[in-house]
Amino acid sequence: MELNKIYNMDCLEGLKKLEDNSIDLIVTDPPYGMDFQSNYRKEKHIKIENDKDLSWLPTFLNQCNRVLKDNSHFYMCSSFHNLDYFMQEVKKIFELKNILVWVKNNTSMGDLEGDYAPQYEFILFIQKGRKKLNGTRKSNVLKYSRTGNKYHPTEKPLELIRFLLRNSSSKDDVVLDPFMGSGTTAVACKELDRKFIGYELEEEHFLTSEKRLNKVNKSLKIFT
Amino acid sequence: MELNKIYNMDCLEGLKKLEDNSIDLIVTDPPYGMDFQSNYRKEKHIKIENDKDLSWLPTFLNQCNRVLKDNSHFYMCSSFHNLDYFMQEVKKIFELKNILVWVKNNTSMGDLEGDYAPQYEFILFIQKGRKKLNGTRKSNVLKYSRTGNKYHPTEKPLELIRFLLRNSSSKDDVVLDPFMGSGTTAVACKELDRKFIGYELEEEHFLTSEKRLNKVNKSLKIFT
DNA sequence: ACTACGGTTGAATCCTGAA
DNA sequence: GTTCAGGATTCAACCGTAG
Repeated sequence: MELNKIYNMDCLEGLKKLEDNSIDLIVTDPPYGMDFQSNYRKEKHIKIENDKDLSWLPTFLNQCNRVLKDNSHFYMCSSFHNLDYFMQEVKKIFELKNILVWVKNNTSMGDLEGDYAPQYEFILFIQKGRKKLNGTRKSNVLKYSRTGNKYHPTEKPLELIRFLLRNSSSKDDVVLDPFMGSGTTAVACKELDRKFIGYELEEEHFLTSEKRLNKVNKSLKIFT
Repeated sequence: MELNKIYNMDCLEGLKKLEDNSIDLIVTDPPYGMDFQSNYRKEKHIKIENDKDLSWLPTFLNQCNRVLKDNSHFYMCSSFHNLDYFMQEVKKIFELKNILVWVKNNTSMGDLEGDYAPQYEFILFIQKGRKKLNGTRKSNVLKYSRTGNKYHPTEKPLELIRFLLRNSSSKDDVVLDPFMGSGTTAVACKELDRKFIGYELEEEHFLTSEKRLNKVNKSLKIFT
């Protein structure tokens, strides 16, 4: 498949078409299996279909393992709700090296009287073989504001994705994001001169990602 | 069993002697199942026996459920290493309401080149029935510095334990800590006028906890 | 029993208009 | 153009009630 392109298709189909040991790094933000749709922005975004279903996960992880090169990293976001299942399936195939905590600037809604307010998300830091991190040692607690434009209901900050790319890849490396969403990973790759490939099933988000990528073309790529 | 006392015994033995529905809140820091001992700690503290063994967990949780009153909270610390197992066993019996992240002021050791530096620990926030938290809404990210005095290798800050006690218990409530360690939970209870009961198998830690409790006697209990 | 829907905290950040 | 104050907005939910 062609590099530096996002395909409007299911990632399980797309993964099949990639060659063994062809990917340097995976960074992805899959559906968390929560059946989520926030009430106040109901009109803004389409609902994620079948989000409660996590049956895709084992097949997905096996494909990720196949396409990843030896001695590489793999970042996968998760909330705490199904973290136990995510961890167990990952541990069957990979080494679960760490769980990073992305601390947001503000809290979410939820149970207002009987629970603590959600202010973080997890990022599973997964290793195939053995690879060192670039640069100096960093904490596993990452603070990034949920700032900027809202292309996608669960969009991650560009700065956070750039941080992960810098730590675990080099110039011209091939980065895969099977759940591309609004294309944040692709944009960050373009900014940092990484090659990328990715899939997004929803046409609305797929079209958004193409628009965002075109904007990077025109910019100065100040982050290289 | 007598209240406001720590017993030098195995907690599985101790739990059996407690009556059904007699405890208002459980706050505890069990062995994480990592079989870890740093060189620094090796000189100062005894090794915890059978730390890799987590077979005690299901029985432990069943006993906790039995002794807890309806509509009560239960906090249990965990690292990420066996978090999946902790979560799954908890979910079989209780509602796993949230996972709190205790962010420390500094990072720990570990893999210096191939991993992010550990800077947090998890606290499973568990509910039996339905109970509201005291006071206004708080984040699930808790920032507390590690304590100055080191009575125990995995000692939690007094301030952190007081925070949990204030949120989930009231004056004269009975608080259980089955893994009392150096007695931090007992000390916090005494300061905040909660009743406590707890167990600690290691005689060295048990004796430390008695000394710490006597010191609180003499102090002014400024935190009530 | 189930489903659908309305209502809601508090704090960081963003926006807007005035000084 | 710049700063600042104050109002508006936003947030990978979950409870309770109505139907």
